[in-house]
Amino acid sequence: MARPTLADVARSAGVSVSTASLAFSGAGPIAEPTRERVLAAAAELDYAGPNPLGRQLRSGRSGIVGVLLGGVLGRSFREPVAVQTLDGLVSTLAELGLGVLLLPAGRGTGAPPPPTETRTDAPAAAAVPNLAATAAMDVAVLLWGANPADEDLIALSRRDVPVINVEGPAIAGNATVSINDRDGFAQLGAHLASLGHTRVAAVTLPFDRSRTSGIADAERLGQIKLDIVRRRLEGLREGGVDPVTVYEVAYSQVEQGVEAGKTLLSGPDRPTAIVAQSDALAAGVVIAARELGLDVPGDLSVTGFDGIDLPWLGETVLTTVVQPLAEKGAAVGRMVEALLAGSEPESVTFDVELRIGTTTAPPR
Amino acid sequence: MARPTLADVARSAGVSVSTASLAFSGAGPIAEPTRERVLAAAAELDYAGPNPLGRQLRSGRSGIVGVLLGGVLGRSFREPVAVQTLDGLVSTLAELGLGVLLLPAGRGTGAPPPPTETRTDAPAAAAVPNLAATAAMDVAVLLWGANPADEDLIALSRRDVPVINVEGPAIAGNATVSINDRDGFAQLGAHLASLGHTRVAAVTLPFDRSRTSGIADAERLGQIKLDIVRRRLEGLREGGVDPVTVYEVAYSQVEQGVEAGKTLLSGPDRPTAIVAQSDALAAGVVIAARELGLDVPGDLSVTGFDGIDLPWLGETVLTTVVQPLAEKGAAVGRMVEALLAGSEPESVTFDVELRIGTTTAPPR
DNA sequence: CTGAAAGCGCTAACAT
DNA sequence: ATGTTAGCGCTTTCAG
Repeated sequence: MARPTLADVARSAGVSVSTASLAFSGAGPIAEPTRERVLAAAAELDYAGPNPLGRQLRSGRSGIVGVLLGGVLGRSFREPVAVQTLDGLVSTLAELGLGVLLLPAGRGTGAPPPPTETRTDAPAAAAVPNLAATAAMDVAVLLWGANPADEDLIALSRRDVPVINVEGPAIAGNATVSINDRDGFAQLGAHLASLGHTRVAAVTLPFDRSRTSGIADAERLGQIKLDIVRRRLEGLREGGVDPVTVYEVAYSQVEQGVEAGKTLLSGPDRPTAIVAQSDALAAGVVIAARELGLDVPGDLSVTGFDGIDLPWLGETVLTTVVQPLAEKGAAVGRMVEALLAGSEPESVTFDVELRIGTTTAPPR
Repeated sequence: MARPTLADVARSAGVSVSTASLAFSGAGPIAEPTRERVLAAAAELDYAGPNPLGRQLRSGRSGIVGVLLGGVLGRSFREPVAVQTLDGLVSTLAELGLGVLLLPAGRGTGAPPPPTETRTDAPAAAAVPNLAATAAMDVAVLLWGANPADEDLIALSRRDVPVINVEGPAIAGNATVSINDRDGFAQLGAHLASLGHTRVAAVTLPFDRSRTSGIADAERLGQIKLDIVRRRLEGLREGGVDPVTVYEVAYSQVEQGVEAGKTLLSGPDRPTAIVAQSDALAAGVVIAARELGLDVPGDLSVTGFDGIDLPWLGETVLTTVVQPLAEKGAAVGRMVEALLAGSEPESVTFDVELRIGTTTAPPR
C-alpha cells in the first residue's frame, strides 16, 4: 500500500535497480525492450517516477532556484517590475526543469529584530527558521538587491550557495544582471532640457530600507544607500537636468506617486516637469496632477522609467525609458545554467531605450 | 575543503552524530553543555547547518509547498488578486518554515500539446520535465482552479500529493478555500436594482481557458465551464438584475476591462450600469467610460469585485465587494499545517462584504 | 542524556 | 547492455 520504490519496479520488471533508474533518467545506454518492460512494470504498480528526495540527495542537486524577494523594496509582489521580472524568470527556469522557490526576506540589517524577551521556558530552539538558511537550493537569485550584510545573504554564502544579483549592488563574486539606467536617465534629462525645462523635480525609489518618504533635505540626500537611486540621479544631471527638489518614496507604487505628486505640485515654485524613477510612480504623479486640475503635458511634463504597460492612464502614453524585462529574466536563466554546469557566468548589462510619449512637452 | 557534514562536526565535538543532530534540531533531550560544545565545533568548522537534502530524504518531508499557477487564468502574476493571495500565502507558510515553490502550469487539457514530430534521433527522453510531476513537495496549492483532467493535477494525484484548492471547482478529496461570491453578487444586484437600474451589462472572467473575448452569444453562454463565472452571474440574478449583455474577457486585467467597456458603451442601447467580475476589469470600464466622455456614476454606474486597492482611479472609489484575501492565505496555511500533521483539513468559505463607493448612482 | 546502527530512495562507479 | 556495490547526509529507533 505504501508508495512503490524504484526497487519494487525493478524487481517486478526483473531487472536491477540501476537499470530501472536508467529507464527513467535516460542517462545511459539501455535497450529499448528493457526500457519498455520497466515502464510497463511502473505503470502496473502505479509508480509515479523516481522520488525526488532520493534523487536529490544522491546527485547533490535540488533543482531549485531560490529567489530572494523584497530585499530592498518591501512587498515585491506589488511592484509591477519585480513581478514581471519574476514572471520571466519562472518561465525561463521551468524550461530547464528548475523550480523557483520564493524566499521572503528575513529581518535584514536595516530593521533590527525586536528585542528578545527573557525566556524562562524552552531552550533556545530556532524561533523562526529562515528559509534562506535552511531550504534546499542550488542557486539563489537576488531580485532588487540587498545589503551584503543581510542575514539571508550571509546564510547563503556560508552555505556556498552561488548568488546571482539582479539590479543589486555589486557584491564580490556574484554575477550581476543590470541595465544601463544611468544612460537612460541621461537621455530623459537631455529630452527635458531640450524642451526647455529648468525647474524639474525628481521622485525617487527608496534611499534605503528605512521606508522614509517625503522631500529629501540636503542631509538625507547625502545618505543615499542604494546605488540605483544615486546612479539614476547622476544620469539625470549628466543629461543636463539638476532637480530642484527630490522626493523619496517608501515603495515604488502608484499610491506613493500620487502622494509625491500632490506634495510637489502644491508647494511654491511648482516644477514644470517631474522625473520619476519608475513608471508606477510616474503614473501616480500624472493622477495627482489631474486631480489638481493640471494638464499633462501642458502644465506639467512627467517621465517614468521601466516601460511597463500602464493601462491606468487611458489614452495617455507615458514618456519613459524601456528596459528589457523579459531579456533580463532569460539572462538570469542562462547564468543559472552556467553555474550549474560549473562555469562562472559573466555579468551582463542591458541597454535601455527612450520612448517619448504624450506626457512631455515644452513648459508654458 | 569540501563542505563539512554533521559527522565531521560530531567527531570534532567528540560526540556521536545522533547527539549532534539533536543539538541542531532540538527534537530530543540534550544537555546544554553538550549542545554548546556541538555548536562551537560547528562554528569552528564553518558548518552551515544540516544539509536539507539529507534531512528531507530521511524524514520524507521536503518542507515545500507547490503552488500551481495559471490554472485558469494565464499569467497569474499580472492579476492583482492572485498576486495578493500568493503574497499572503508566502508569509503564512514562511512562519511555518515552509517554502513556496512556483509551478507554472503545463499544457492543460484545454490546449493540447503540439503534435509530436517523428523522432529519428534520441530515445524518447522526457522532453520538458514537468515540475508538478518531478519536484519535491509535501502539498500543492491550486490557485484559481483548473480542470481536474489537467496533466499537472493527474501527476500530483499519482504522487499522492494532497492538493488544496483555492477558488477552484470542487475536486473530490480536496479541501477548498472559497468565498461566498454568489451572495456578494446578489448584494451588488440588489444595490443596483434598488437604484433603479434595469439595463445592466456584465463583464465576466473567462468561461474557460480558450482565451475567448467579446460579447457572449446564447450559445457561448451555454458553455460556461468555470463555476466561478456561472455562480457570479447567478448571484446577480438572485439580486434582481438580469444582464442584458455579457462580455467575456480573456484575462482579468485593466486593459481587458477597457476593451470591454468601449465595446459595451459604444453599441446601441447603452447600459446604465456595468457589473464587472473583478476590480481590475471594473477599473478598465471606468477608464473606457471616461474616454468616451461619459460621467461615472452620472451616465454609468460601475461595480467591481475583490476589494483590492485601486490607486489608478484617483479620487474615485469603486463600488465593490470586499473579499478577505489575507484571511484566505492564512486559511491555506492552516490547511497545510493540518495536512502535514496527518489530519484532514476542513474546507472553508468566507463571507464577503458590499462596499459602496462613488461609482454607483441612480440612472439619469 | 548519549551512542550505535539502520536505512530513507536513489544514482554513479565499476565490474561483468 | 545490465548487474553489483556503495554511499549521498541525515534522523530515528533502540540500547545503554
